Amino acid sequence: MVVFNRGMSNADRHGLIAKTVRDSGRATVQELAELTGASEMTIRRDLDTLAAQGVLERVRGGARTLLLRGEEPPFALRAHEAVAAKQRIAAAICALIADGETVVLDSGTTCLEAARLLRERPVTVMPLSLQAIHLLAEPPGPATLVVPGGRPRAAEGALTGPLTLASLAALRFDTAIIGCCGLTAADGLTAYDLDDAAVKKAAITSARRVIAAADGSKLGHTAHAHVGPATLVHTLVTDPTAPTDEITALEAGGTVVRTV
Amino acid sequence: MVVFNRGMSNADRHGLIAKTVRDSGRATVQELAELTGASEMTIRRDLDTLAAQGVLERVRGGARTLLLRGEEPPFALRAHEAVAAKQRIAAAICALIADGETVVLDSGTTCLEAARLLRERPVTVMPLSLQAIHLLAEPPGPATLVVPGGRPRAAEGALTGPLTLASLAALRFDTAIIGCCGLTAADGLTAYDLDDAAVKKAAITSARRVIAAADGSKLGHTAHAHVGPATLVHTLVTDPTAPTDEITALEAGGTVVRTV
DNA sequence: AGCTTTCAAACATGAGTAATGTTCGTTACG
DNA sequence: CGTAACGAACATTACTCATGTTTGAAAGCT
Repeated sequence: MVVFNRGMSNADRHGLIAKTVRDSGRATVQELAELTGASEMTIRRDLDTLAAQGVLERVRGGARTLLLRGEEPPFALRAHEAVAAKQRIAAAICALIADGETVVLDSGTTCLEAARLLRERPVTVMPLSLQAIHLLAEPPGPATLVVPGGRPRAAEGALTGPLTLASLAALRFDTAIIGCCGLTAADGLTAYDLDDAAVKKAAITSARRVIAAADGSKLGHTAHAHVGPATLVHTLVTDPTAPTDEITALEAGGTVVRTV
Repeated sequence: MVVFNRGMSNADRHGLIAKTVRDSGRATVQELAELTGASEMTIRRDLDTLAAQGVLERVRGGARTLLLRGEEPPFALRAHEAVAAKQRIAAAICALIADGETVVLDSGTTCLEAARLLRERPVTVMPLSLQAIHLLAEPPGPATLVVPGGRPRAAEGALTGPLTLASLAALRFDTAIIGCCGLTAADGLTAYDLDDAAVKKAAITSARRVIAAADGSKLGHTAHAHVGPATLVHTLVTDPTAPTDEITALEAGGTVVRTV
């Protein structure tokens, strides 16, 4: 039998399933099989995978959403969304980093892309997530890796806790690259998680220069945990979907905004 | 054309090449091609790979050993040697760990096997190598991971330096699992690297109980950097190839020796 | 209990990927 | 200047991964 490629990759289907479940609250295996064109068995395997990642909850006959409130979407999903925009932002950030600098790199998907690029540069990097540590660890590239202590949080592998704060306090960096969960001129820099916010705050304190990475959806959005005022951010790199009034307000506060 | 499987995997061939080069000091591409049954081009690619791992040195027409003195063999090789013995030792060590314990896990191949087993246990583990961190990071197993700070050393990913020492000094553990480079009753516990030795020393200081993992080749052997006297080791787990006189001497010093 | 739906293990298939071999032009060494 | 070694490009093979199908077991409903 000839099985033609239906133009939907593994990741595409996972994203579609997750979106469907998130939007309607729940979905049956049959519905999802019909929607994606895949067999029910494949849908079941997908649901098991997504459930293991904490994207949704498996129930008999289908799946249910776990995101009853407007919480942070799971890492496994964000990692595949707006990849091109994240890569552009990451590239613009790395262009701002000079050879030989010492850099502290925040957790998050955009910062992970930055890690990929920094690996090829003669810089010293201390990443605040396990994912970025893995990325920077293997090849004998020119970059020097410094590992902070800490306890990894969730699938993202964001390092938090006293050990992380102590590692940051013991060092000074030329630049901190901070990933945002929310950023407004009024409410400042915010994160979803209290521990994360404390780490971001410490990273900013340990660095002479602060570069924030935030795609357009983060601008004008405020999360729960407060990190600090927007004026802490020296340079913001964002994309063209960012609301212009927010950009204007941030620039009025002294932040340099680069749109890529 | 039918190409029959010659029963030699990629890793097998690499191991054979490395052994040949190590034993005779050098080898030509032709010799190695004839020995392994692979083409010269494949041998060249292998030699490039092994040279990149620091296993040997590439010279025109073949390769030369780098191990002119009795230095530590490269990690990439040790990882594939005596795997069964290491696994038995690791299993015996894990059997000594109770549920709920906090454990600091040294770098090295045997400890990496222990990490694989500890992942499935409800314990808190702080591994001192990137490899073990990777291993313990991905699955949402029952084990809790704590990451120490530090700078990774070589391919092994052993964490060393002030951040590592500070992380160890800030915490206390029930058990330290220490991998040996050398252990004798007379010279005590020794390591190949000075920084490594300092980390081992700190790990031992931070733990109530010290378990040493050492296959038979390490017993009676002394490396350059001194970690501490053999009496620091409460329990030694080794294999039947260990020299009996050394075991007797260690037991006389108060160390409990388990042979598996 | 009996029926239906859902599930998961086992096997088969097909596509994409990594490994290997061959050829040929280039480079290094004597 | 000649010979051996090298490495890039391509062809082929082996392997791995995702998917589909089948089948028997388990879970839920009446």
